[in-house]
Amino acid sequence: MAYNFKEVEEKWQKKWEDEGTFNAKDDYTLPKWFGLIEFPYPSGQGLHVGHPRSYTALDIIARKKRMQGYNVLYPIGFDAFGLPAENYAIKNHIHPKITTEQNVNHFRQQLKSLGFSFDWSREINTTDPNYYKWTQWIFIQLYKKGLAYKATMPINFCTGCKVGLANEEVVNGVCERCGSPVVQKEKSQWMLKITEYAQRLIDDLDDIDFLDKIKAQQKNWIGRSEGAEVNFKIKGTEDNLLIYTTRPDTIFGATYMVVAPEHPLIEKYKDKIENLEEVNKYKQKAATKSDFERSELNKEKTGVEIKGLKAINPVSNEEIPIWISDYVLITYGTGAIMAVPAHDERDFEFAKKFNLPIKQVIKEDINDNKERTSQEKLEIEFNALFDNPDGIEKPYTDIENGISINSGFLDGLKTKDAIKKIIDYIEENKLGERKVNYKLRDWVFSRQRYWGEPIPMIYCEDCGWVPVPEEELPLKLPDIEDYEPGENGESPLAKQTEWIKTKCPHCGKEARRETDTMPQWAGSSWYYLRYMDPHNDKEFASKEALEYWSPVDWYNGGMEHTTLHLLYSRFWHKFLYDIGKVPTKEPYQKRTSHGMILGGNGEKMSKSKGNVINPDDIVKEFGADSFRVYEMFMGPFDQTAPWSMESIRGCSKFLDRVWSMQEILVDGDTYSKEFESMMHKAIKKVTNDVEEMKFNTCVSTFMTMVNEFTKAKKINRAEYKTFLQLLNPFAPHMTEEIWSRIGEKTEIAKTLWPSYDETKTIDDEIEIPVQVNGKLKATVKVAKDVEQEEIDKIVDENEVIAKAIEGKTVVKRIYVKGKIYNIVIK
RNA sequence: GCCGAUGUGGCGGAAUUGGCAGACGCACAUGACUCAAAAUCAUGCGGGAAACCAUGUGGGUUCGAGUCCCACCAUCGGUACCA
Repeated sequence: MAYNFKEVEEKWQKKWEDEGTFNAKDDYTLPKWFGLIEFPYPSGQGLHVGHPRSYTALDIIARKKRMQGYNVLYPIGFDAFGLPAENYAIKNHIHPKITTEQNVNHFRQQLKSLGFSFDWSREINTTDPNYYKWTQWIFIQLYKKGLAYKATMPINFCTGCKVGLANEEVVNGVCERCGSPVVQKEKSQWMLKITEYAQRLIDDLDDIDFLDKIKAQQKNWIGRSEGAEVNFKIKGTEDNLLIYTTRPDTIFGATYMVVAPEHPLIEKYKDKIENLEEVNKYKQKAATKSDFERSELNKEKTGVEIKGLKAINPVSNEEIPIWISDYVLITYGTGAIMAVPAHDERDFEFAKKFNLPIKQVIKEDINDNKERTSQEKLEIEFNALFDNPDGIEKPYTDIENGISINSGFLDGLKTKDAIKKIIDYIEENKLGERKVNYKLRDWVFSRQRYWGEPIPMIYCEDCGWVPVPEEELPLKLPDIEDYEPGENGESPLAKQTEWIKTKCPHCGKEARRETDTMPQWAGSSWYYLRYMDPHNDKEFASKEALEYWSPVDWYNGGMEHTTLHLLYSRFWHKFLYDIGKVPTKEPYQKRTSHGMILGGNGEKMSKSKGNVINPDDIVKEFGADSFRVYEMFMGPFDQTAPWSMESIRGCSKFLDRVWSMQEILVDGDTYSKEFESMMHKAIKKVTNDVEEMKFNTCVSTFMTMVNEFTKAKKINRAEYKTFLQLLNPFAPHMTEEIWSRIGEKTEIAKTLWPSYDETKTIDDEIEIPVQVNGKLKATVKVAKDVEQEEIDKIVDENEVIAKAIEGKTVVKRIYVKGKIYNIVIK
């Protein structure tokens, strides 16, 4: 009676589908649990073995939650707008709608073959007009609140995709998607003001349960820094040069200023600049460089002094030169800095190269609490004696242990206090103000592409930009045949003259439609909300559904989406919260991440390396259950793991042994004495480990149990039933089949999750390791609640121990109840 | 450089969070079954003859350290003239 996985898996999958076994209930009185995985982009390659790692993990949790009595929402959909479909269309002249549909069908069939307990009745697709109607609607709300605006600005332009990219999509100066170089290009783009939410995106992380590394990465990306903006007078004018610094305490050490090449100062004072030609030449050179070239490999500092212009240090009144250099970025802060070479590495490098003065204004505090050897103290004293900044070998940048010197009224203050005092001084004297800056940039939201949501905006010569009236949504993407980007990187839609022509909703005059489309991140920024009420045609979801299902209880996905999708959707959600459309501040209560699956050779799977594993092949050869169990067993869920064909065979073998246990089944309504504590321990372990995503140890627990039962050549009914219930979320098909074969009427998925009794997880008789001076010498068997006196006697009777302590003095005996016994001898 | 991980047998990895290091699986070896092979089952499997030695390296704390502390090294991921 060998196990026929093909037959069994098809049988149960059909039943689940016909009966909608896993559909969420609309009963809002039940306790709910909303588990979410990142919906896939339906690529032509089909499902990758990486997808099921995440899907199986949450499927296991979802199945367990159902058995624990929750009303579970575990939905699926397709994020189907995007470049690959469009590029394929350009090449093969097949409409992306067609390929997308084919791919979705393929994906759906693949996902079903893996037995995921998705609620298929709620399947969504971002390219469905009934879906993107609401994506467009959200955009219009953003526009109405001033959070969407059109701006002409240098954008990242991918030379391959011929499309503008968000900062997040540029990796090492090349396009994240196609690898082509990215250049700067001036283009009028729709922008979303994510920067307005920067602080809240940081602060609210405190209230949610994201992995620490995800929080850290988001905070890094947002890049908050505290400091001050300070005005430096430009000599001989009424004008000021406004700079941003995080170290205003070093202001007495500012020996020169630097402005970015694009800084307006140069244009404004071109008449005063003595070496304008030289300066302009430098500007031009900087302009032709891409961001990548500018930051490439810590290149040498370059720059030119702006002769004829001088700045006045507002606290010391010293006159200092102004330089132009591309190490200062126009996009951050004010595009200008005060340079303090003694206490900033970049300024130091620049000053060294151009022989600019270096003035030390911070020294290391040797009276702090830091432990130092006398040698180190001497060195510090010695260095201090030589107050010879030119001899400084490297700038002192430590913010914790510094003390101000040569800084007038700041002298003697610790860096932190000095910062406070100088900012107060700056503000009192109206020289500038406290200022927080973020690295986060606004989100470039326009794509000059076809296969995306049309941006629902109309341009009228008289009224400017006007949104498409909401009752006209969805603004459908027209069917076209020519997907090639237009002239100058215009959207293919720019060629659809009929579609473009429209009337201004405001004044009725002839007007034209926006031809750019939204980025792929748009549809995925709110999709979890649609799952709550996917067929609603009045709202994106009803208030009741939102109240009941929000927030997503557990969201699992890849680390690569931490600074893109995850940040964008938190931003949209917060906006929807602000306009009263969603009930929670945050979309996702908990976020975890899965590790990547590598090829058998330990390298990233890729076609060119020929190490790609196709899930279909695995399912065909071993079945979905083996595939699922293996993916959970292969290693810690959050870490990368190489694929191994040998190991999956081992998992398949394990399942065969589970199947074979039917042959050693004996009667019994309660656990046998022999296995009682093992059963309770196992229930406890699996119940807890699933919650902590330690799936690999769950599987090894199952294997150990099978070993025990097989060795005993028997398993009673009560034990088998519990075992099958625990295993069910991992191997749903086989466990259902055995369940019905042993005569159970209700499906296992509809049974109650087993419970355990804490007192029964402890054995009556335990083995205590006995150490001498911390080294293991023997083990003794004792009753679980044995007292010290008693165990002392038992240990003394042990021959090995007696030999080990023979002739030595026993200093101490340590017994940690139930754990260990240690004798300290001299 | 900065931020975040990780480092344990031939391999993937366990270790109740300070208490028997190597669970479980793979690979391998031997045996049973078989004419034979595969499958299956059984046994063994860090090093060392042993005392002992072993969790990236070197120190430390502790009765006791893979786990805690200090200083390094290596690998991976993120990020980078962000003032």
